[in-house]
Amino acid sequence: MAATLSDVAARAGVSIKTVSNVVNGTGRVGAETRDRVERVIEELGYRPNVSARNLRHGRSGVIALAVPEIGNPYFAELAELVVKAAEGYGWTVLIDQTDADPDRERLVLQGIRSHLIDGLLFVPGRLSADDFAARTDTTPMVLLGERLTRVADRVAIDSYAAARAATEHLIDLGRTRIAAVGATPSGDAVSRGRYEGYHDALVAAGHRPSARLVVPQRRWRHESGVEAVGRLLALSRPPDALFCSNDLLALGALRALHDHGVRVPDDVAVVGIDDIAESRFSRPSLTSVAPDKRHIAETAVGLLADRLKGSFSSAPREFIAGFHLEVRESTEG
Amino acid sequence: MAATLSDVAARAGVSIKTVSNVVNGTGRVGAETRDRVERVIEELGYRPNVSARNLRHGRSGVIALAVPEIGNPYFAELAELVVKAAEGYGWTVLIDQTDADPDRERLVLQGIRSHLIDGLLFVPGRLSADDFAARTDTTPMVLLGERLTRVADRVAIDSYAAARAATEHLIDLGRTRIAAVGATPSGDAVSRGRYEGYHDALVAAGHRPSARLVVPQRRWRHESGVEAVGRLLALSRPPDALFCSNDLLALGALRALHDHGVRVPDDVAVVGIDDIAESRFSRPSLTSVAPDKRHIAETAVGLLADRLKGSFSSAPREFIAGFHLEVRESTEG
DNA sequence: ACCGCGCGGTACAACGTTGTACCAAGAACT
DNA sequence: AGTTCTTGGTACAACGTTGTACCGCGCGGT
Repeated sequence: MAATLSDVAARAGVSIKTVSNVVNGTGRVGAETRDRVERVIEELGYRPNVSARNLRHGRSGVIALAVPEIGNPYFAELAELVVKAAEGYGWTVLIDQTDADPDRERLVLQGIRSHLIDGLLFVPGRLSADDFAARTDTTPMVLLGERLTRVADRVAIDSYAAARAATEHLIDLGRTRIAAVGATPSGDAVSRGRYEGYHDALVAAGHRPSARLVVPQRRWRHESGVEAVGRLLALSRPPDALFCSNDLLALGALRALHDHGVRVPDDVAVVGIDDIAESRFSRPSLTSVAPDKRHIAETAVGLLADRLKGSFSSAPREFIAGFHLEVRESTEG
Repeated sequence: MAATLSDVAARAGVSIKTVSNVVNGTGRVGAETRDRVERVIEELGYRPNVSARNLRHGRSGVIALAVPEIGNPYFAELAELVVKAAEGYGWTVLIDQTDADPDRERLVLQGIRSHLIDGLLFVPGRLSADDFAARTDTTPMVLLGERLTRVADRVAIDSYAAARAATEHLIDLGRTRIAAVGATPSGDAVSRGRYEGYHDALVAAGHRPSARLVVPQRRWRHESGVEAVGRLLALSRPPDALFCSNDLLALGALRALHDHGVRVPDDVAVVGIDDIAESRFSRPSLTSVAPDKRHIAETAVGLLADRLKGSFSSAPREFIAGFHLEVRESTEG
C-alpha cells in the first residue's frame, strides 16, 4: 500500500500539515523537524497522490493533444515537439486519437476526460463550426489547423498560402498540366484551403484548371497516393506535375510513378506538404512545404498557458506560423 | 463554474447520492426521479469530476506508455495500436517520451506521475537491470522490448531470432560479406540481441564475421544509416549485403547506396527490422522483419489489465510475439 | 510583571465522489 | 393485526491533500 501524508506524519511524530509543508516548501518548519520528516519520506517512499492534489486545487498538470492519427509521421513529429514544449511548463501530455471520426471528435470537444486535463490542443478533422458552437465544456482549448470561425485560439500555417506556394513552384518549372491529389473543394477546411490555393495559383498564372486533374482522397496516406497516380496516368492527357496535399500522398505517388515507368521529375514533378523526415530520404527526395513545426508546438502550448493563467475571457487569438519550400529532387531534376 | 453533484441535487430536489446513483446506474432510483435528475444533468451540463472519482476508488483510468521517441514511426505505430487496445478497457493513454535518456527513464520507473496512472507500459532504452531492481514505485508495469532479467511482465519479439532470420535470408541469397548496421555487442539488450543473432547466423553458415563490417550507431535513424553506408563503402572490400537493426537505418542506407551509385539488390541487398509503413513504399521497397505489432500491443494491455484485476503478486510472465519476414525489392531483385 | 511578536506547529474544513448503513412507507405474507 | 420484505431514498464518512485560522512558547522591550 502506498504511503500517505498521515503515514509519514505518524512515523515522524508531527501533524499531517507539517509533512505537507515540508513536501511543498510552504509554511514554516524548523530545520530539525524538516530533516526528520524528510528521512521518513525517504524511508516510506512517500509520493504525493496527484488525484487528491488535483481535487484540492482543480488542476491536474496534464494537457491533452487530440490528433486524427498518431501513426501519421506529421502528427507524431508534432506530438514530439508538443511534449517537449509542455515539459517547460511542468505538464504531461495525454495523446488522444480521434481517427478523424466526427463522433470521437465531438467527444473530445465535450471533454471526455473532463477535469482530468487542464487544457486541450486539438487538431480537428471533420468537425464543423456548429459542432464547436455547441461545445459546453469550458476547458481551455487551442486549435491546431485550419480556421473554422473564430471559435478558439488557433495556431496553424496558412494552408491556402502553402498550397499556392507549392503550386507556383510547379508553374515556375514550366509545368502546365498540374494535378491535385488529396484536396477537394468540398472537403474539410484544410482540404478546401489547399484546393483553393492550388486553384488560384493556376488561374493567376493563366492556366485553365481541369476537373479531371483533381483526385480527392479521403485518407491522406501512402496507399491513396498510389491509387491516385493510377487514375491520373489513365487519362488521355496525363499530368506533368503533382501537387499532393501531404507528404504521405506524395511519397506513395513517387512510388507509383516509378512503377509505371514514369520519370520524376523529368516526366512528372511532385511536391508535398508537411516535410516529414522520410521526405529527405526517399528516392527521389521530395520537395515539400515545410511548416515551422517547432514554432507551432511552442506557440500552441504557450497560448494554453496564457489561458490557464487567467485570460479566459479575452477574444480568440490567431497565430499563423511560417513555412518555407524545401526544394529537393522531385522537382529540381 | 462547472456543475457538481450537489448543484444537480439541489436543483432536482433530491440528495447528492441519488444523483450519483443515476449517473452510475447504481442503487435503486424511481423512474420518475431518474427522469427529473437526468433532465437537470442535461440542463446544467454536469460532468463527473474524474479527480474526485479517482481519489475515491484509487483508479484513474489512465495508463502511460513510455517510449524513447514518439517521432520514430515504429513507436508511433505501436502507440496507435496501444491506444486502440486500451480503449477496450476504457483507458486513456498518456504518452511519455524518454529520449532514451537514462535519467528520464529512471524518473518514469519511479512513477513521475504516480497515482495519476494506473499502469505503465514501458519501452526501456538504456536502463540496466539494477535500475529496475531499485524501483520502489508499485504501479503495475509491463515491459515492451528486450529481456533485462525477470523483473516484470514483458512482451516482445525475440530480437535474437529476428536478427538471425534477417541475416539468414541474406545468406540464402548467396551473400558473403554481410555488414551489420546499428547493433553492437556492447550496447543495450536490444542492440546486443540483434548483434548476436547476426553473428550466430554467420557462424552457423560457416562465414567468418569481420569486425570491419560492423558499424554500431547510437541513434537508429535515417541519418545514421546514411553515415554507416559512407563508411562501409570506403572499405577496401565493401559489403554485398546490409543487415540494419531497424527500418529507419535501412531506409537511410538505401538512399545513401543510391547516391553512391550502388545498385540494390544487385550489388548490395538490404534488410531492416520493424516493417514500418514507409518500407512498403520506398524505392526499392524494403525487405523487413515484421513483428506482430497488434499482438504486442494487445497482449501488453491485457497483461496490465490482469495485474490491475489483482494478480499483483504472481511471478513475472513473458510473452514472445511472432514475426515474419516481408520479402521485398531490396533483397529479391 | 506585562505586552507584543515572530516562530513552529496544529486542527479543521473543504475539494467532489461513492460505499455503507440506515430509514420510512407501503405491500405481502401469516 | 402483527410481522417481514421490498422499494426508494437519505446521512455520513472517507479517499489524500492543502488553505485558513489559530495556538503556545520564548524572547525582547517597556
